[in-house]
Amino acid sequence: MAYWLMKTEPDECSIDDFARQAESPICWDGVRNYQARNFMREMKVGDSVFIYHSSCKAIGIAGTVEVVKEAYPDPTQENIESNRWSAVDLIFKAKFKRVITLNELKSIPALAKNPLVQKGNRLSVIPFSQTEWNAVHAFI
DNA sequence: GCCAACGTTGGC
DNA sequence: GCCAACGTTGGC
Repeated sequence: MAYWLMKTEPDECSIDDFARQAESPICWDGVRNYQARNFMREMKVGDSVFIYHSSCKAIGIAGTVEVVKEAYPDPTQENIESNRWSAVDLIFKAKFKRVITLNELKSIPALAKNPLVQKGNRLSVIPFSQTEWNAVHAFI
């Protein structure tokens, strides 16, 4: 059982999109970064994932989803035979009453070393320790 | 819209 | 293997 955070632009795929179809999983594809891809390949069914909204009005963690299908060839890649890129399937778990903002996340001591709050970091799939996960939940 | 920071590409 | 040029990310 592991914990993760995944960034998304809510225009593309938001926590509301997950909530709208809470019974059916969403294919998380289109990741084109090796470090992020490698983390996706480590994901196991049942892992918990924060959904982080970036490049929008309310930047921050908006809710949680869960891994329901482990890494498989990303259907959106050019040459699917190469299996260069991976996708996972995720299903809705919870939408927070309000977004936990980036400023709030920066104020959480347990997150000080997390790439999410470090300047210039562009990693879109980030592993969370249980301590970090719990520290975020304590904010809700 | 701006721009700093970062990752990738490709010539050498 | 180096590194300049380029494209993208993402906060502001």
